[in-house]
Amino acid sequence: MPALSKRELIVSHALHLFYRDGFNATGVERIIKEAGVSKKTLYNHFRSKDELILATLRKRDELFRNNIIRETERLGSDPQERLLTLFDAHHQWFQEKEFSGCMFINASAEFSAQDDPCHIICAEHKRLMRDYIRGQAELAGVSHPARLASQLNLLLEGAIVDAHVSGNKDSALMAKEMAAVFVERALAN
Amino acid sequence: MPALSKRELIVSHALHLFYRDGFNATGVERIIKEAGVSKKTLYNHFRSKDELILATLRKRDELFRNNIIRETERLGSDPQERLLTLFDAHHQWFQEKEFSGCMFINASAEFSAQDDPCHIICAEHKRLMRDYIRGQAELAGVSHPARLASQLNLLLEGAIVDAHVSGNKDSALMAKEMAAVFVERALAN
DNA sequence: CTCAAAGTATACCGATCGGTTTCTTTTGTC
DNA sequence: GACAAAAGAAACCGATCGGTATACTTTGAG
Repeated sequence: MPALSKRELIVSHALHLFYRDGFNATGVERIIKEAGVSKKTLYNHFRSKDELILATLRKRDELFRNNIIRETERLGSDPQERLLTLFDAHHQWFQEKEFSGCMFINASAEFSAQDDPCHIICAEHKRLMRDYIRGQAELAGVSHPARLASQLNLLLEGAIVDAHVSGNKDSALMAKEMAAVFVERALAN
Repeated sequence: MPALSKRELIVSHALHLFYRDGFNATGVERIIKEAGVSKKTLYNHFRSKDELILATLRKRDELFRNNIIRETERLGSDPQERLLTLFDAHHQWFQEKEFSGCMFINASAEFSAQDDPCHIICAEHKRLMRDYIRGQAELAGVSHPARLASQLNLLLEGAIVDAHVSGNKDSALMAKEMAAVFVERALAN
C-alpha cells in the first residue's frame, strides 16, 4: 500500500491547481500531468471531472477545518478566547504565499446556481464553520450563541474577501477588533 | 445612430452571461449568439475575449455603483442615515431573482493573481465603494471616517458572501444591525 | 447616387476540452 | 511463479475553445 494512494495523489494535485487557477480553467490533462498519473487512472477513480471537483471540495473542507480549528485552539485555551483566536488563525492563513481566497467562495462563483452539487458543498462547509463557532459560543456561555456565531461568521467572510480581492492582508485583525465588540456584548447580556 | 451601439449591445449581453455563468465558462460564440451579432463585429470592437471581459467589468462597476448609490440616497436623506441605508440597498439587491453574488468577487475567484488586469479592476471597484462610504462618514462627522468605512465595507462583503454562498437573503439586515453599533461608536467619540 | 465603413454569414484554423479505447507493463496476492 | 487487478502510454473521439479569413450585404454621410 503506497503512502499516498493514486486517488489521494490525484486529489492533492487537483486541490492545488483548482485553488490556484480555478475549476473551469484547469483541465484534466494538466492535473494528471502534475500528479504523474495516466488519464485512465483518473477515470478509474472518478467518473468525471465534476466528480473529481466534488471529491476535491470535500477534501478541502476536511483539511481546512482541521487546520483552522487546530490553530484556533492552539492559540486560545478556552472557548471564549477561541471566539477571537479564530481570527488570528485566519490572519495566519492570509499571510501564506499561496493564499487565493476561500476555495468555497471561489467555487460558488464558478458554480453559481444554488442547487449545483458544488455550490451545495460550499454552503455545507460554511454551515460547518458556523456550527463550530456556535459550539464555542455555547461553551463560553453567551446569551444568544447562534446569533453571535452568525455575526462572527459574517466578519470572517468579509475579512477573507477583503484579503483576497483588495489584498488587505490585515483584514483579519480589524475583523477581530470588531468581533470583540460583539463577544463582549453577548457575554454582558 | 442606434439606441444601443453594437459595442454596448455586446457588452450588455456579456454582462448578463458572465455574471450568471462565469467568465471561463462563457464562450464568445454564446455571447454573439445572444447579442445577435457576428463574430467579426465582436472582434472589430474588442481585440480579444480578455479585453471584452475588462470592458464588461468596467461597465458593471459603473452600473452597480450608480444603482447602489442611487438607492442608498433615495432611502436615506442625510449622510449618517446613508451609512445604514447602504445596507438596505444591498438587501434589495440580494432579493433579485438573478442575484449571483458580487461580480467582482466572482471575477477575483477566476482571475486570482493579484496583478491580473481583471483582478486589478475588481480591487479598484472595492476601493471606490469604500471611498463612497468614507465620503459619507466624513460628511456625517464621525471621528475616524476611513476606519469606519473599512469596517462597514467588511460587513458588506461578508453579507454579500453569506447571501450568495449560503443563500442567507437576510444577511444584509444582520450586517446593518452590526453596522449601527460601529456608526454609533464613531459618532460618540 | 456613391462609396467606404460596418455588419452578416460562414467556413476555417490550430489548440484544447472532457472522455474512451487499445494495448502493454507493472504490481500485489495466493 | 501464476494471475488478475491496476496503472501506464498513447492514439483517438466529437465538441468546443478563441480567433481569423473570405465574400456578400447593409447602412450612413457627403
